[in-house]
Amino acid sequence: MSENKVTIADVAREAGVSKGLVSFALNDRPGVSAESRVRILEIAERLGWTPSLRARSLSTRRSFALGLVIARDPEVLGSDPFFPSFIAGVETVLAPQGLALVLSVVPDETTEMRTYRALVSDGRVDGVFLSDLRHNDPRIPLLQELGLPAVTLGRPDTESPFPCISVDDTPGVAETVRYLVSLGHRRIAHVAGSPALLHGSRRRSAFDTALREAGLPAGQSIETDFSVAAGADAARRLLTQDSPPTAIVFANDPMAIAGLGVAHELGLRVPDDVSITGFDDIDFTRYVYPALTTVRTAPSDWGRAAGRTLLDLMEHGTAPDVDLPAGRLVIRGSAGTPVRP
Amino acid sequence: MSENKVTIADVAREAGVSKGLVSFALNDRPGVSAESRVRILEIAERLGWTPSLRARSLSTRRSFALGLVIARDPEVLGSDPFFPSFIAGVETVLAPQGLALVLSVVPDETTEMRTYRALVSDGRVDGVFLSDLRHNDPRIPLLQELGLPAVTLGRPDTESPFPCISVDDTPGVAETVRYLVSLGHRRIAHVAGSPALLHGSRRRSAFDTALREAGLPAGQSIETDFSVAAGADAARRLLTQDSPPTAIVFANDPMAIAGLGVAHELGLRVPDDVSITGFDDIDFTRYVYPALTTVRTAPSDWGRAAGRTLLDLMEHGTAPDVDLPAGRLVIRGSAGTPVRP
DNA sequence: CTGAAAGCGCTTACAG
DNA sequence: CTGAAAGCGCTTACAG
Repeated sequence: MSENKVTIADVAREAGVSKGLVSFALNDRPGVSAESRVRILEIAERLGWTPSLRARSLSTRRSFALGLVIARDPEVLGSDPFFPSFIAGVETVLAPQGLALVLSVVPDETTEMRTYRALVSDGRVDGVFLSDLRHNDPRIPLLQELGLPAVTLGRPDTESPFPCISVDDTPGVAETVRYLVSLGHRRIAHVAGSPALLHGSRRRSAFDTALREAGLPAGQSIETDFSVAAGADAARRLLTQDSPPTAIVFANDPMAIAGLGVAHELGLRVPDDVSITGFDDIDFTRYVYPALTTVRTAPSDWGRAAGRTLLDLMEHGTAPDVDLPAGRLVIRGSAGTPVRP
Repeated sequence: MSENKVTIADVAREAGVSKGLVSFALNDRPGVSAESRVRILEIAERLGWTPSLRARSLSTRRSFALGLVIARDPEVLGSDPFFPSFIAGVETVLAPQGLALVLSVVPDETTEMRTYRALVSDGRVDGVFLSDLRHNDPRIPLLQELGLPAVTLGRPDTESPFPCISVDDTPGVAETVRYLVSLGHRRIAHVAGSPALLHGSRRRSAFDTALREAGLPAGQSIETDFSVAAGADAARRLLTQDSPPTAIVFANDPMAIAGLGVAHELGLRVPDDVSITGFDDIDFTRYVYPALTTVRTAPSDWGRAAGRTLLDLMEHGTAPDVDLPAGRLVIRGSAGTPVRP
């Protein structure tokens, strides 16, 4: 129990001033003479005083913590390094401010909504990061109703009072498709992410648009839940057809890696028989065989930007949206010229 | 700001009793007549009263939150689904108790130690989960000095006042080696994890022991930091030797998957030319090619057990150690009979 | 069984 | 610029 034994009262007594004045001095507020301020700070330092977060929380009605609630299927969560990187990025901005991150991992949407309510009813957090945006996302009106500041990771498809950090996935998908077309591919399929998630459906429509712009007929798309298992299933379906695609654009890397496995299992050579591309450039991509051609994104940059924006919002009541640079295609060995176009 | 508008004082006024009595009733403490209790609870319910965590925190000196600080390299963190699963397991026991999880991801050990100090000096958490145990782990004496309750994930190699949740990795490694030997392998190598981490060095000595028990000469071991990149490097070194091993036992799955990639890249067939095994049975293992033979562990069980034990400890001041069942070998296609033993 | 009061450790008007 | 006091919303001895 080495928790703050020394309180503001001790400092006040030692300095011969009131607790109020000490508080003012410590919080750098005007109305304290320079010499008093210096003396008070000195005494606080000497006494080893550190503020009681609990007392400050009670009187200021703030919790000095930010929240993140993740409602992904554990399987999808585990195979995708987005959140670890994102969180590491967030922490770089929270830690210096003495703010903590409260994390919830919940199994379903009902629990998720309940969790947000509990978070504000308990006054656990001063703001939250909203990730994995969905169509007509019910969390946005909920948070608005709860009066909880938030920043959304991605641009919502509905009216939103919250600033957003977004990155356009379109250029990365378009670049991927153009690259495949330039290699000679004409039958290109897409293993899409969850259509309920904005980034899932946006990557998909980017794919459709890119094909059209290349003058190709619409390609096959298979919807998944972004999981490795679903990616493998989709790849199997696509590749065991009569006239299989010569290239598959996967909406994320874990599914693409599963696709690589399926191709090998079916005795297909990558990229000779089928080219495979991913999205995100997770660490695995460099070490599978052939190494995965994919689009690089930077989750920790999202984390940093989101953290800064949320702080901004809480401090000033408003904060500008942030557009992160679009991901670029990283060319490796998993895509190449089709042997039988 | 829909935070508790109604306070205990409102309930007391409405019930015509003192705040103290309300508090006693709400906390189910003796010394309140049955009828008073019922009436008070009813009124609280009707008024929509919910306790103020901040006020309770200040007066009880508890934070109603548990902490987890992770000091892994972001790369290793991202490719390993241990923490997502572990955290999901932890949450299943914290959430029903109204406890929150405070998560810190820190870049190095210095920051890590500072983070623990800040956590208790701020009174952020009532206890912590200590993961990735190291040799002579400095966090154990630190937490002891700070008086912070903790549970360790794994059995420390030093005196520890904290209960531990552990699982013996030895049977899994031994089973793996015996299996490989039964297939006819004689030159078996190990790509070990970080020697600084207990589970890294324990898996390694289990490997050494297993070889010895099989009557085989000591095998090659290469130490890594558990990262995918290091796993790939190690595999490359092992497989490009004059007399390469016919089987490689990797200390975790991400490295094994990288090893699979390296083997393919070198033109080696798996398992004909080289057998590969992993550890943990992450989701990817089923979907790479060939599917990975590995040892199944259950991080979410760790999470549940750790959560329960930490609650126990905080409530009773003491809690028994928990031994989780050892992981079993899961046989898939990545290990087989060596073509040239 | 119940009430009145002090206390947790800060912040914040309000006077002067 | 400074002090004295009230308040944040609970819990907890202490009396009765």
